[in-house]
Amino acid sequence: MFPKLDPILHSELRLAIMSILADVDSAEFSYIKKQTGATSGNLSVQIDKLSAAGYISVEKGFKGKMPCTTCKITPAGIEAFENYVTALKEYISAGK
Amino acid sequence: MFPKLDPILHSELRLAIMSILADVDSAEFSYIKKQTGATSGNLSVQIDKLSAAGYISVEKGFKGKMPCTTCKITPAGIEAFENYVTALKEYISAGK
DNA sequence: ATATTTTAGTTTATATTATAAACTTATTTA
DNA sequence: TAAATAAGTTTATAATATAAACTAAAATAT
Repeated sequence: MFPKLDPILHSELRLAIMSILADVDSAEFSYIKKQTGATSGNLSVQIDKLSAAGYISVEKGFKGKMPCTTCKITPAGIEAFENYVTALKEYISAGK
Repeated sequence: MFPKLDPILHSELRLAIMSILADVDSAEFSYIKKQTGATSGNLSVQIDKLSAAGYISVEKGFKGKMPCTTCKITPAGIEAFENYVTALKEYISAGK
């Protein structure tokens, strides 16, 4: 039987965000925006969802005088990401 | 940059259907239903979408006297599935 | 000095999607 | 022959993703 895929992670943009955050200590909103090519609005919404799920922590501060939002993956986020990858492999390991 | 994920395949149930069909010559509606645990309605809709995309072919016949729908992955479906898996790996290879 | 553009986002509206519930039609079985 | 099961389809609803519109402040140009 196919395992359930975490709906928070089974989303193109949220998965991209998590993928970025899994590789760095932390990343700024504008960096993630550039890397993913997402619009600000979409990114803002999806960051909120990941944050609400406890998968990332979000800190709103300033960089000089400009506002600057910094995101960081949490231990729960790392675990969820790993579980998602494991589950997904059940689906995509077919055909070979 | 993250590659675009084929929206037809980036769906839990449709991906499960494709995963099953990638491994067998063909499969009946009821077999897919049992393997995926999906409801008939949902399965019917998603099979239609995969069929409309040209990723599977659907044959409606009879098994004895009962109607029997048989699904088969197409070459285009195999290719799309492979491309999806390749694209997805860009996302999930992070964190290690 | 003030008008314009850019940065850094948030909120809201829309369009799409997934999903299940309700329905159809025929077939076994009691 | 009445009830239950099989094999789906259609339709309605709820959730989702996405972009458009908006806010507010800072940097830059006039």
